[in-house]
Amino acid sequence: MTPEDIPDIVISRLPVYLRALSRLQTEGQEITSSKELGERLGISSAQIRKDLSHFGEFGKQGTGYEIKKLVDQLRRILKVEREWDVALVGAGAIGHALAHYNGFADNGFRITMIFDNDPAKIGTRLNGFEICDVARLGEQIQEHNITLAMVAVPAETAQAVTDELVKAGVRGILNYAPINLTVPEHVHVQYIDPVVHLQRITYYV
Amino acid sequence: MTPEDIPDIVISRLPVYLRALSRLQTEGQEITSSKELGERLGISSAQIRKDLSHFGEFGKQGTGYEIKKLVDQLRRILKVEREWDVALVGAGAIGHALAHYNGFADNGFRITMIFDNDPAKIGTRLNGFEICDVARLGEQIQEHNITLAMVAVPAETAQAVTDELVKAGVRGILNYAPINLTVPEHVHVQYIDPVVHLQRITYYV
DNA sequence: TAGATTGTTAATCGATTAACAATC
DNA sequence: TAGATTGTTAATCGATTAACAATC
Repeated sequence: MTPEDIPDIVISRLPVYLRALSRLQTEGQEITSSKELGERLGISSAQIRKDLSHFGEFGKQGTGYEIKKLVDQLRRILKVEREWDVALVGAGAIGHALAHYNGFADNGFRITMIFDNDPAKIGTRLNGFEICDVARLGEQIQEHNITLAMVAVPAETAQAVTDELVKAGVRGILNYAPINLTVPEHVHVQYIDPVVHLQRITYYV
Repeated sequence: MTPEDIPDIVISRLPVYLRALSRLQTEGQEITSSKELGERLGISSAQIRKDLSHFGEFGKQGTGYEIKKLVDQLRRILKVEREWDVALVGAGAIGHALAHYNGFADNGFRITMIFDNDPAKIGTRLNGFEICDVARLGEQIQEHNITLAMVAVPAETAQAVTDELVKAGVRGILNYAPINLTVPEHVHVQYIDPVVHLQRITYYV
């Protein structure tokens, strides 16, 4: 079963399963079932079993899943059993929050490079890392073989920054700018825009 | 066509259409087509037309859509033609970034209330608003009739904060804590967790 | 053995898309 | 009129779920 066979909607749920399982683990639980996990997440147990079945058999009839084992498997499937270096572009308020977010290190992501275009910020440090001139972005990213980046710049410059990142070899982008990015097929973009999420809420309120 | 008839997947795309149309507007364009919009967003033109058709007829054969008109309609559908007051719970790094984010005001969302549990922060100001004791959260939210909240507290306290918010009448929550929240049916939650998004990217990289 | 839960099948349900008449 | 694009229909495609044999 090659990656391209597995629906993206399935992939999108795996990190959510992983997060819930990790949480159960910190709560000291060792075994769970698709029923219990489904109830926690508001998802049917059948869907969880079906999703997991794309990748192998991880449970035991009558018992359920050993959480530690399933966590390890999901980490492997999502390729987060390793450490990922991430470049952060934009050292404004959002960049600042991202640079200080502990959740990254805990999950194998490490911001190792920060860029900005503000001369007042270039050369200063943010959470221990020196802020570099965005003009040297391509060169630096290539030199350190970075493949993941977070874009936290204004909408106006986000596409230009993205083009630079792609040219330098970045394969995955987490975009905080409120704009749709155009990228080649081999580059994967995820979007975080609180306004988009809030507008989806207000429809129902 | 009542709201509950319209698939949530359709609703989830409307804010993205709105964002792209607003952008076209700031670029000075007045007319667009489902083809053009679809190419910008990587979505088929048929899907855009189908999505919009749930709510009425907004285009003109042979011409396309008047952007200003379509923007107004989408704002009305999503209920963001009005101003929404939002409570922010948590004045850490993420709360700080949210409090300073200009994108909210530009789109009709106004953070009018900020809460934290840190005595060192309570009473100080963040972007002009006084940080209130989270112990008074329910009382304050009820008094000001707030229906939207952003949760930016650690995972450990997120569910307790949520329960308070719900009890006080909040109907929509944007959750930044890396945990699944349990809420009654009438409350709508959206999740923002950069780790979840990054893990979805690494699968493909 | 009795009870529980998996992995999988087949049926159901829902979303996307191709195609086109209508019409600007 | 010729060209373009909408809104909608029907077909296709894909995802979810109910059910159950297998089995711990």
